[in-house]
Amino acid sequence: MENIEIAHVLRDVAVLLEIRGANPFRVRAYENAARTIEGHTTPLRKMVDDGANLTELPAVGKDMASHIIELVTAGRLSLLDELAQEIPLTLIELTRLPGVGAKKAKRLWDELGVETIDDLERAASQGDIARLAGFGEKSQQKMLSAIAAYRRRTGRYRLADAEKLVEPLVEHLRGLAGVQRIEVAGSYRRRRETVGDVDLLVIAQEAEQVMERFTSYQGVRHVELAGATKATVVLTWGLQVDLRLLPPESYGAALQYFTGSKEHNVKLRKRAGARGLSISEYGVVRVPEGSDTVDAGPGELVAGQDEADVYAAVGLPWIAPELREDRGEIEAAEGGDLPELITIEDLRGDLQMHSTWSDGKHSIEEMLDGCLERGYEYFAVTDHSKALAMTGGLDAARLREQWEEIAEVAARRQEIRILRGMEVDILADGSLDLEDELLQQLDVVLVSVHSRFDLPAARQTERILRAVAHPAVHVLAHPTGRLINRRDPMDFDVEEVLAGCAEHGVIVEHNAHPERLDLKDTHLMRARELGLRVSLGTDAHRVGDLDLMKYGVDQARRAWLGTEDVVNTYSLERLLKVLRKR
DNA sequence: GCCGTTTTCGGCCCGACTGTTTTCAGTCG
Repeated sequence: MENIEIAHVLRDVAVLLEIRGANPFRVRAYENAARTIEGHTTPLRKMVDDGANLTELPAVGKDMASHIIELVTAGRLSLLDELAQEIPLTLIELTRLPGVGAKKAKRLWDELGVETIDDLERAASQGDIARLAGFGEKSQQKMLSAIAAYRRRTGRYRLADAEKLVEPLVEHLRGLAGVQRIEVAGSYRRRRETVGDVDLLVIAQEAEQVMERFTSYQGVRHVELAGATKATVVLTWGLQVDLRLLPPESYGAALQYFTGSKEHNVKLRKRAGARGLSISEYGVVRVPEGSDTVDAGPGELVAGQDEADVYAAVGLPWIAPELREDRGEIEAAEGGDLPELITIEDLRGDLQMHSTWSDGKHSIEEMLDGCLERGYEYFAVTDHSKALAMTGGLDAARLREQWEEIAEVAARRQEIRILRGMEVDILADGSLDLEDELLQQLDVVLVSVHSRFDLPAARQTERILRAVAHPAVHVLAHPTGRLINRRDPMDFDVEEVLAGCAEHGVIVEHNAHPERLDLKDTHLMRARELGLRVSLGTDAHRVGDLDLMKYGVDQARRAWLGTEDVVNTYSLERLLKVLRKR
């Protein structure tokens, strides 16, 4: 069982305890433990195997430790089973609807017998919800639209979540002698923000052994099919993984084929057709003279072993998987205009992170050490402003105190430059949650929306436009406010806001946190077209989160961004010049 | 349920918004 699964179980327990009316701090203890575990890089199953002391992990005490051990060794948690005796597990899903928490879920169940989202939809359509004391017509309508939104996004997994399940599986297979190559294709390889199912491609000597090792993997919930060259298994949460064994001579063609996207491949095949060639997952074949169908049997094999050869066969350079969406990449490849994409090594700093001054878990100096380890030349401390009370957001007085600490740390640690920043809340009317006098003294001012996500589109647009027009603002952070698979983006005119940023020279953030990835790739592409600069920020709340940068880089690559587009690839000197220009 | 230390229990992120009320509970960030 992987860390992310353990965390998931503990979160389920938290919800059930809350429904049961448990002490709220007990509930939070489970949530806190889940957060720790999810962000922990060493697999807990390894720690358990090694007999490590789990209570040394933050938020993990005696009880959590024994829960973890039980989950790792038995694959289940008796506490969860007990709770499930009392409360239908499906209520957990109910609480994922915005506006429905534990209390309401319990009442809906107690008073209307609602156990599932389907039940709730039925009750709401019949008007049963509005009749309940404390509920009304509006609540009922909100629930219906929440259900509709929820339905729109099920079935896909956030890339980072899928990765946490798939990477250990790939490692498991790699451990087998005779496995020569193994690669994940599909949208996973294209680094899409979410993936449906996962395609594994393998070259190996002993087919049977590979299949056996795959289907008997500890994370497999059940085996869908297991043939000689193809097997399908289902992991936790229904994530489906297909494995294909391939002969070396067609590995490149298969990699190309299964990486997709479908649209990209269609265009590529059309191009092949025009050249008397045919591309399939087995290779590129010259169509025999006089043959009128494209798949008219065996022709001369022109390419197949390497992916680059497949592209070369149709007169193109290799195209990075992140670009393969038929968004102009084939045309660009033809004209020699493929962008030089940003890589993780290009980054020289991180422009959004939090410290213990607000809701971060590590001190400024600890974050500094983390940034040094990642080879950065600079980083911005961007704690929250006071409007975000729950995070301990800073008011003017505390911000000044923070500056003293920054100055003190900076004086001692001159190997890296600390930028004095803040993530300032955009208030409902578009004004900023910090006095101008202080804004002007910051090296980098991020602004972002954390409240009133539901304003009518026109007002929301106006609100954000007003904020980016403020002369002290440098960066519009996580512009749409979406949380992937959890909260839809705010309703506003993205195009107008991007235009506003362009007008005022405001940088747009691409928030690298895998739950946000905000702006999303297509909006990021648009930003680039408009000549906007982009800042990649992890929004780290602990040192380990600094590694989330790779997800930001993935999406930046999908948006065709290169180093010129991304300000935190610039030298410190150049970055400061850009920031001062505002 | 965890943490810290004050070795035995008290504190644990808090304020605003919403829809329903008519003074507030629930939810959210």
